[in-house]
Amino acid sequence: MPYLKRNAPCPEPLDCRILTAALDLFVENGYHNVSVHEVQKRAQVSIGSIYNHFGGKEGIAHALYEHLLNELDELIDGVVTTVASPSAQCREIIRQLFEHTETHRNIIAFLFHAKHTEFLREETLICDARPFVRIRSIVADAMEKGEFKKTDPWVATSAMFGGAIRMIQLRLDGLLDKPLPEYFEAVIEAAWSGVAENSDHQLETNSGVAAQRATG
Amino acid sequence: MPYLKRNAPCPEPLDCRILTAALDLFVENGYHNVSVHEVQKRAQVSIGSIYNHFGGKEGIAHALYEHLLNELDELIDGVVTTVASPSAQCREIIRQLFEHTETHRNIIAFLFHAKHTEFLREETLICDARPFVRIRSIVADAMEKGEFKKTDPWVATSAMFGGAIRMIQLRLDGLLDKPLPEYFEAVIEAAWSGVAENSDHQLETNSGVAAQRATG
DNA sequence: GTCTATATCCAGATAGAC
DNA sequence: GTCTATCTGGATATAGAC
Repeated sequence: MPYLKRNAPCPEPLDCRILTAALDLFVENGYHNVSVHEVQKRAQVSIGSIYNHFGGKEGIAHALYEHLLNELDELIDGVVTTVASPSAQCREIIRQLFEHTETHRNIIAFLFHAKHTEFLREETLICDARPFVRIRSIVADAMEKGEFKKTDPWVATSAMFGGAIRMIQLRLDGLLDKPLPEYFEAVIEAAWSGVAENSDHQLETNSGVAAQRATG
Repeated sequence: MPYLKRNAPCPEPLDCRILTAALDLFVENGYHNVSVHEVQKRAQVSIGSIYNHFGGKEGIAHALYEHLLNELDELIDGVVTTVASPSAQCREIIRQLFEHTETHRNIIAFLFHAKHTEFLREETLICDARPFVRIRSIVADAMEKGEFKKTDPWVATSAMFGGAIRMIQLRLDGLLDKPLPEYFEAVIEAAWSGVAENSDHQLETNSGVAAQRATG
């Protein structure tokens, strides 16, 4: 299964087949337009197995959602531990999201493009999920440290990430011809101007970023 | 029916009841979680009438989509004719969207929050719909006139509107306590810094805006 | 044009053999 | 644990009276 990272191999190959098939179908057709039978067919698994493993269609969606949120959380972990300054962390998170949009399209589409509340009613809103809370705290950190100018945290986070998320959606919708990384510098520059403490101060490309880019 | 503007009264009161009921239900529960019977019940209309008028559930969604896109287009018309400079037009569009998010919540939610391709398969992608194309052309205009710095049009549009759209979504999801207009100036300031030609140049509040605000 | 009652279909879920 | 065959509910859509 093409998860965000490869360091956590799928525990059960059968679960894995089911989840990958479901992810692809959900993204292609939308959750409600996919039947359990289609998942079963594409995953080459019997319908009984699906109910044994996940308890039904919603169970699949739930497992998928949990899993991918975890992966996203680990991505942020990686950035936070390898990059020092909060503002550079923001930059690196966007860079990796852009990259993943090209390499693991459906994962990003499922996380950023789907309306999860329409099929996971009691699930916490994705904006309240852990990765997104952490991103907000990184932005708050950047404001405290004087890297971002002090303003409403919601406004700052939206200013820093709103443009990038918009670009991701446009790319997923097929409106951008070039791969996202080619827009990266321009997107960062615009976002940065909106949040930086003094507009002359350039966003430093943290050395940790360069190191990770070389090894990754 | 609480359309964006009141100057175009609903032609058929019965159609109107059906569409309003459908809009509310679609936004509250999601298109796929709403049955025709529920619409029928809330609109106080028989099922037969719904099929006579709209030909079914998808017909309702289609009519709704067309209608609300038109209203949005008229909103942009209003801005373009009353506000002179493209950059001030951007500002005013965002201001009005923020306002409408408070006063006509479900309309904005349906337009900005729903995944229309999941139930209107052959409909053009919303980013390709007329209002959004026009917004991009306004941004392009601003770049030509030297109000915005020249960069990729997609990046510029995302930078200008991405943060605002993000804020709208956060508000719709109930994460912002205060009404959107209270965040307006901060949102505009951040977006503006990202796209403006020279960062010192302040976005002028066009006189046309003030006039319209007084009369509207 | 509008309504009620009904038909048809298909999705999600289960039962029970293996 | 895995499979096939089956059940059931509820949705869309229609038929036909008024």
